[in-house]
Amino acid sequence: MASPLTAARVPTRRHRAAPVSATRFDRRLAQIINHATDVFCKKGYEGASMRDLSRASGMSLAGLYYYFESKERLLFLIQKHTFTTIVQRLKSRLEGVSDPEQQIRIFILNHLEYFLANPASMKVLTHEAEALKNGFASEVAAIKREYYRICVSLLDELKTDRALQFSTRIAVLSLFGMMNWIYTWHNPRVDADAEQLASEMSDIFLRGVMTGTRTRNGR
Amino acid sequence: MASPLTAARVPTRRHRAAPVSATRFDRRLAQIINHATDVFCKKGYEGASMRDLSRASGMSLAGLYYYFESKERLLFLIQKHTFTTIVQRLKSRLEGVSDPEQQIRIFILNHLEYFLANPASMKVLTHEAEALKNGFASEVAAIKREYYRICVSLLDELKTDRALQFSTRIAVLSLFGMMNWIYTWHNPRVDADAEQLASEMSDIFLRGVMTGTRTRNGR
DNA sequence: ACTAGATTCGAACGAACGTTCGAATCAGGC
DNA sequence: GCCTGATTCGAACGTTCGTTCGAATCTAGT
Repeated sequence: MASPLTAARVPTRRHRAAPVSATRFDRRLAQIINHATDVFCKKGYEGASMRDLSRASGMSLAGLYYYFESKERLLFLIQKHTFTTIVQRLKSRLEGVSDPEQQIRIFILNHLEYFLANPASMKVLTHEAEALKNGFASEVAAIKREYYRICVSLLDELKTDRALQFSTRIAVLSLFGMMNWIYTWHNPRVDADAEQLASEMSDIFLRGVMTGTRTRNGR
Repeated sequence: MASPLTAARVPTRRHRAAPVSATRFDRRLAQIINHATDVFCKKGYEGASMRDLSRASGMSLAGLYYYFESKERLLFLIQKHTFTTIVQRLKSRLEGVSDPEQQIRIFILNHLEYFLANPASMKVLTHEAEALKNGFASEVAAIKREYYRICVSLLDELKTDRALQFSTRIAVLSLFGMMNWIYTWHNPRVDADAEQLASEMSDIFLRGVMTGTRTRNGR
């Protein structure tokens, strides 16, 4: 639970990982995960073969299985690490901010900054959301639910604070749609950077949600 | 080009389709396409096997190849038919409406109505957008570009009409994100119908895009 | 009832899939 | 320099993949 990369494999039942080699193991696994993320991004989870991953990471097909026990678990490691990181960063950024509008702007900025800094990871996270099964799926779903609920609570705060009227569920899911859809169109050579994009999307979303139905206490 | 389902196969080079059997052929192909859409929706394009499609449509594996020459072409037929239909309906609905705000509301309503009436088709269209290659891909991309440009022109009209200031590109793509993301969360037993959803999303989007920077001619 | 083309199918093709196994190689503490 | 466990690999496993082929079966016009 501490480091999302450990526990990838309890390096076989016979021998436990010496503390020195555990570092080495984790560093190598992280490299493999990075290469695998690119491949999953390019070809999709189902479309990417273990042989593709082998080629991309420069390790033999059999060698990969020393680091993770199945292709599905590799995808799980990618998604869990990505999602955990983005939630972590969000929480630390939200600390000390109390204005709900500012909090939502931070939420959007955090999401888009991470998205554009790690486009492959985020595409694999959003586009392959249904690829995992059973235990793997539910563990990622739990993180997603936490992330979703943070956004809901920020919006609910805004709603009561400014006496607004809108469906929180639809607003939150519309916002996620705006942000996550980015992976289908963003071109770093053409489009603005995260800060600019976050500002424009925040404007559209916040105006959209705050205008019109204000009844008291408006700014 | 007339009917998107014809030309699925020029029923072999040896014999041309008699006009009577052409109808039969098309009807059967349409059934297969419907079943295949459900399977692609549930398991993804890469994850669905021809044997899955055979089972779902009640036709033998070999029998399917009488109706289309490859799995990829089948996906192409689904995407082309879906996209063509939605563009067609949009155009007919836009006729005679000249107010840009009303036009955008119609655009959103048309999109969401078709989305919720044909969720499997629309999920296959949006989620498998990168699955096709070369010729297949570019033909669908052409329809997508037309659809995109219609939305751009509506927004540009609104922008000059009301002297607004925003990035059309980001606004359009944010709108598509809001709308297309629906396939990841909409639950017909919980969520509102298309009309209600379209109304709420239109409110968020239009307020978001119209508020604040209005300099003259405001309503 | 016969026929010719439209439609369907069982069986098989070679290729690619995810995964496993045992042996070879490596690295670090003695 | 040796030994032990950590790491890597070639080769192969059985399964499933998309597609093909020729024969069988339907269907409709005569």
